[in-house]
Amino acid sequence: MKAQESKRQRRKAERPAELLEAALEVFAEKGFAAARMDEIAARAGVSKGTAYLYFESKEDLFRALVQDRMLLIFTPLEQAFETYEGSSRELLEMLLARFCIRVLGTKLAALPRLVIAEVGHFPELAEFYRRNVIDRGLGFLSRIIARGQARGEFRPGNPDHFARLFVAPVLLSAIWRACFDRFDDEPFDFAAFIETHRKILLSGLAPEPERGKQ
Amino acid sequence: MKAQESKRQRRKAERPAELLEAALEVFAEKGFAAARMDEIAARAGVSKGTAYLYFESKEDLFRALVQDRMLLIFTPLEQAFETYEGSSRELLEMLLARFCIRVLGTKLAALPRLVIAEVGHFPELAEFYRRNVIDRGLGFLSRIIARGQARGEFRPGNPDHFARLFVAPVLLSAIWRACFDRFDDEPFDFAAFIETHRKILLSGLAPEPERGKQ
Amino acid sequence: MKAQESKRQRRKAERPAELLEAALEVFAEKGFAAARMDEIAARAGVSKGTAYLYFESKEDLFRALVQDRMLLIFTPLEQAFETYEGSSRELLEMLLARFCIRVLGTKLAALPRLVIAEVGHFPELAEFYRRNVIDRGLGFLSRIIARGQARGEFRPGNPDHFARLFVAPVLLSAIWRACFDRFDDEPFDFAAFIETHRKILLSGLAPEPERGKQ
Amino acid sequence: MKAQESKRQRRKAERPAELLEAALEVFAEKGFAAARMDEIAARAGVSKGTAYLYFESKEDLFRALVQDRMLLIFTPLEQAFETYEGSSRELLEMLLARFCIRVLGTKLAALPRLVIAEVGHFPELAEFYRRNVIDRGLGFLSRIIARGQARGEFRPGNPDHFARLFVAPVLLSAIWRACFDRFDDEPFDFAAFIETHRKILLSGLAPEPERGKQ
DNA sequence: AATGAATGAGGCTTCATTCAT
DNA sequence: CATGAATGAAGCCTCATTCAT
Repeated sequence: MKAQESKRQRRKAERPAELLEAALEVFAEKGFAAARMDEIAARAGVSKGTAYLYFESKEDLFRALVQDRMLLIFTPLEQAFETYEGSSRELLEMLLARFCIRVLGTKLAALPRLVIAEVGHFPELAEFYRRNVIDRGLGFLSRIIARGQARGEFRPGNPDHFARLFVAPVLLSAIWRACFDRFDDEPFDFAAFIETHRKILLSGLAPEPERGKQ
Repeated sequence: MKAQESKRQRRKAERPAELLEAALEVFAEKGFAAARMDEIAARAGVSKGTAYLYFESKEDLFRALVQDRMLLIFTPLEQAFETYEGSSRELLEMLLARFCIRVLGTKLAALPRLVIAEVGHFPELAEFYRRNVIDRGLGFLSRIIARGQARGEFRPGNPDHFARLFVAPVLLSAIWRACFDRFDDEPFDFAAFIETHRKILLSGLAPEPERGKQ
Repeated sequence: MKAQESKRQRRKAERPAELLEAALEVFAEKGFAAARMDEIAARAGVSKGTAYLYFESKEDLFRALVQDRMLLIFTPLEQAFETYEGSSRELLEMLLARFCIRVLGTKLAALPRLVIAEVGHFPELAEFYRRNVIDRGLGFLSRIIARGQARGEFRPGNPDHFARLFVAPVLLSAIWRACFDRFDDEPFDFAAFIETHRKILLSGLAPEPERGKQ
Repeated sequence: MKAQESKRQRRKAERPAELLEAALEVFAEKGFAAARMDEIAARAGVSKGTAYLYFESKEDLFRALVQDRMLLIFTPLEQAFETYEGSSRELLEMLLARFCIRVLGTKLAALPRLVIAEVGHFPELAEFYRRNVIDRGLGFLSRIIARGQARGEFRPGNPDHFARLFVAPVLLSAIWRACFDRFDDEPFDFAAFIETHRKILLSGLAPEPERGKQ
């Protein structure tokens, strides 16, 4: 009987994560409004009613999903590079590599599109995303770039703009994966594209005397 | 009697455009599923039933909107530069300027987000967009870049990748405008950002001996 | 100008009949609820608005149609045989022949089905039909049969029942034509069927000593 | 717990039949187009949404109703007389009696009118009815009549025509009940009418030497 | 804790009817 | 007289949410 109970307990503990996982799938495929609770519950292997035991509403489920996954991405990134002491250029290169692995290669690539799509429907969520993800991420990158400028690694200019230039091709890739990859026989080669991005951007960011060394 | 008739006729002739304009507004604010025909019709100054005199369904209205606006953007661009004979670098600079004026400064900036948001619900629309907008646009840019490479203006590399790097910050800007600008007191300065983009990208694209002249 | 006016007048005078004709067609094909005023008007060669100049509503049009056509059938029949003096058997035979020509061979064959279909929707119309068409027709037939019984031409029995037996196969034929004929390559041979009906019924109605002489 | 579950299960098992019963009532009263799902559901004691758990659409409900009821009528009839060995005349008499009890006396009498009324709106349904009900029924009767002719019980003639003559007064009765009975204080005496029909038809069908023995 | 049958508000769409021209 | 653009009430259907079991 204990075994059964603990099995139940384990099930109970896993339910929210299983539902979030299923929700990510379905939201990614259908968008918020078109996603049906029936299908999310079914993919999580439970009945519709059960989903409501863990999340108050479809909106609640959506919010929980976004917050959960976004923290999942940022926290380790920030922590890992908090104490970094090498060159800023290499820091950016490592971040780019990380991004490709942690986001573009997974279902998470669907999240930006999802948030973008539902801004109108979830202003509070958009604000949360703006504050906790974008501002946080761009701020993080800006500090790295400012550090590089101070060290003479990068040309002068608005660090926030540079940060956005750094992010833009990654965003484009995520959107491409989520939206348009399906129409090609072989998927777009993100790694090669991001590698090109790395070369061009770092070349463009280099201070005048050092340009051309990529 | 002619004046009377023509007044009616004029209304009739203007209805579709008025409805498309209203649809762009509402779709941009709410997304497809959450947009209500009632509201679209109301903003166009007509009743719900009238909208159905001009468009068979909400889907039809959506399709017409995307097609109409996309043709509006691309056709003049392609025609204007068909016979261009100056430097490729200047061509890209002019395109960038055009983009900012014709897209970022208008409600059209909402369209990319709109399409991105509704891919799941309208696979056919996504494919239409992929073929007629993205492939067309990227192909256009790729040809310009290849031309520049042949003339020794740009460094070697995959023109399609370069084209995407060219577009990415513009896309990010459009999304920013549509999604996150609302949370700031003063709007993001797209012109300055795109100007930074221009400098960095063209610097990064330059062949080795010429780098550093932006 | 007179010519034009009189032409107009002629048009005006013909409009109601043209609309009734079109209405018969469309109602016959679609039933009442599914018939659209648009289509009726179009088949009459006028616009929807014009139809409302002549009939207050779709219901009104329907009522006018039924009354008009029913009177068209019965009045000449009753008048023609008011002064008849021959045998009752021959009278029935002539009626049968008339029915086939005036009803089964024309679009009028659709009317019974039409009325039957819309009883629930138009109780008053059903009552009108009951009193003015059915009771009138069955009464007419009953009087003929009673006359025949008095003359020793027919066996005794409830004349109303005999009248209904007389009508039933005609009704069945009209319904068949309106509903099921479309599924056969060659149409059902009503003439032969009604001829069989004539033989069997008159044989069955004959008084005992005379049976078997058909 | 079993008792509880079985109670629910029993409800669920009974729902379709309850809905079909309610649908028969409402369709019979209003016709297809004018019947509202709200009312059908209400008469079945459930909400509109619940009806859609069991039937995909109003059309589906209508189809299910017709199929269900028609099978209910025909199957036992055919089976009961599969192994019959008595006289064909008695067989027809028994069929007539059955018809009156199983159809004319019940709500089923509304079905023929229903189908007739909706042919235009449901061509596929009409074809289904034509093949599975009419052809089946007339074929059944034709075989009986041909058997009687082979045994010398009936006069020669097209068995299909005879079958239709057999059915016509029954159809008339069903239509009468569904449409016009409501306007009389006391209902039409179907039993007497069908009894008259029996006498007259069998008398008319008899071969010459035997006529007059009804 | 889990289920899934039931609900009913909400939105798209149709079409009889009106009325300005 | 005639038109046809415009209306808006009405009805089918969906699906998030509830609750008895």
